[in-house]
Amino acid sequence: MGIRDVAAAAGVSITTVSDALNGKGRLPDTTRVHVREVADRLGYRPSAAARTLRTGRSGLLGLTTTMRSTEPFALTEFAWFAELVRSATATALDLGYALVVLPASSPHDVWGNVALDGTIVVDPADDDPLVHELLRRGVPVVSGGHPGSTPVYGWVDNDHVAAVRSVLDHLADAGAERIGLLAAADGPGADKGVAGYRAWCADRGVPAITEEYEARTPGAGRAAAARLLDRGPDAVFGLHEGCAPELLDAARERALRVPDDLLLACCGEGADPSVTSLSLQPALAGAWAVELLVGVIEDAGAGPLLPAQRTVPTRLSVRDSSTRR
Amino acid sequence: MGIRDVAAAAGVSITTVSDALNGKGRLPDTTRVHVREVADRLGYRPSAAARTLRTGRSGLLGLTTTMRSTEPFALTEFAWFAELVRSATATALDLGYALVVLPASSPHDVWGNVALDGTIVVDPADDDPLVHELLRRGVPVVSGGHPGSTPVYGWVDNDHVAAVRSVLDHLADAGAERIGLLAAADGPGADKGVAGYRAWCADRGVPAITEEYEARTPGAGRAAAARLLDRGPDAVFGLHEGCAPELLDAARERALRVPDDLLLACCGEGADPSVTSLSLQPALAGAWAVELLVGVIEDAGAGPLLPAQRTVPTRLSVRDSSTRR
DNA sequence: GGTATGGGGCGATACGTTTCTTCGTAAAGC
DNA sequence: GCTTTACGAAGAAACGTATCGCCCCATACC
Repeated sequence: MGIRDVAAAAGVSITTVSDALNGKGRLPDTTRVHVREVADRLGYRPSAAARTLRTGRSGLLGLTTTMRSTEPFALTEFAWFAELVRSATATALDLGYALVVLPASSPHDVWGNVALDGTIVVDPADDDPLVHELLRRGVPVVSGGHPGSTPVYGWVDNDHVAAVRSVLDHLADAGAERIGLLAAADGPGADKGVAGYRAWCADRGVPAITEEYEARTPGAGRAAAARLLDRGPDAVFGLHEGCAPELLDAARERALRVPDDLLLACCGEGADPSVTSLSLQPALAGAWAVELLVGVIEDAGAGPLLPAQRTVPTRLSVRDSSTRR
Repeated sequence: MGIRDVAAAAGVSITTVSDALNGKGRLPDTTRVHVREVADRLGYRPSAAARTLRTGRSGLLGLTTTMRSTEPFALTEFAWFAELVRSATATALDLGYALVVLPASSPHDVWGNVALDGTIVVDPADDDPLVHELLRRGVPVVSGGHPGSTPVYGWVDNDHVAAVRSVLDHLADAGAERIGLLAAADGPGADKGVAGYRAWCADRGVPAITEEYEARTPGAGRAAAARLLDRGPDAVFGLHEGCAPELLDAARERALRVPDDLLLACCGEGADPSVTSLSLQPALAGAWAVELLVGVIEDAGAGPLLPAQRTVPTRLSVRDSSTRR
């Protein structure tokens, strides 16, 4: 039951059916109504594939994360990414698009089998080959996280340096004098965060106490947390999402009371309601990335081609773990 | 740069290019290699839209949840659903499909704009209109949760009754004699859970102590938890995901110590590591639903048309909250 | 009466594949 | 020498839609 059948049943031409259903052309309302009624009666639904082929628009957005690690969907485990995806999906639907989550690489050629109107690449590598391939195919790309030297149509990102400073300022205000930093070397925004920390320490003239680890290595976080606490800080900031348990455990093993002996702050959505946490607000990032992307798609050719950028604010939730009694 | 250009550049026909790239037809390897090389050099990528139009297969699976509540994506807030989606996405990709999450209804006609090879409907209503519409269009449907009288190709579901019994048995073993049940009236599987609870109580000859509430109403959970504890149970089981905080708060307000005065068990993934929790294993449900659906799609016409069913096991993690010291 | 004008509608083409059928040729069988 | 078989490749017809341009017929206008 294609458009042809509707045309036949309504006694008009294919053109007229198409125009009537899409609100185009010059047709009297009587014809429009008639055609719509016949189409409804037959239960006609236009073929998405044919429409996509003809118009070049699929109504689909891709969302991917290029893994620095080899294993696919490494980021999926993070609440940060999950929340970003959730928000991006909802926003895309609001704007009339559907969103499909794809791996940067796959044994099956999924990218080749899906027609995408645009793609969001989260945390792209520098000069990301996937991004280049997409741009070559004419697919607009917006990145989540600063794209480095990769040329994209726009991006959203946190101001990682300012975010780190806000946490450090808070800890200092609470009385901390030796603030340690626990960072995952390969986490998104880690380098910026560490740089911000060092700069802050330099500004204040205090020593930088950092321990880094490979987030992918099981147990590395625990070990690094232990090393960090052994260096005798009176406050610690965990830059990697969900590292609060590691730090709390390490503190407990050393009989350090939180917050009495050790102030604690951590990145993430604050799974533990007693730990001061810095949210990167992934929901905002996801929504804004979609908005940017859809803007690019629908302005195609018209708008300015300067990459649009939006800075996602962070939110510091102060809890018991960093509040001196 | 369509297939035509490749054919011209390689000095062969369109048919030959198609056959060479898709591994079909009878061609000598020399030709195959040559064509592939030329295609690579030109950076040719077949149009997904055209392929979909021609073959009728898009490589896309839909995933939706029909909301009993009016607001879209109500379930999205649940970790259960989020985990199911995550797992379904990964499994789909493993099998060469991409997955797109759609709302049951939307101001934009998203369903009409996406060509789906099949759809997973989570927690469908009885005689779900969306399911009927999909089946009418010839789109295979697999449901998450028992489909009731809706005719689908298959479904996955927990054995809610057995799951509830396992929790109740555990609480009874731990010494509980008056076990209360807190249930959200509109939660997935709630009716089955409550029925299982009543049956178990009847079997044992103990009174049923239940409180139900509307999960959508803010504060209703707190109130119901309070009512339940006021009825003096020595153990409670929260059927709704994430209701542990409500129960714990209510216990604290009444100076009931957990587990000394009150044993506590809850559904969910065990966000609180001290609370005994019953996981419905959404990751398994998502993966299996996709496997079932892909099986139906790829066996189209060949296999038996009896709906395939798989029961997802539950997992009870016993923690401090239900362990008598 | 001839010609602008404009509303109403249709024919035909293009989008880029996949695939069914056909065709020629060369080797093999009798 | 004539028919069968197999191989290598190509022609052309779909798939179902959107849309450009054209045609026809009234009515109105000079």
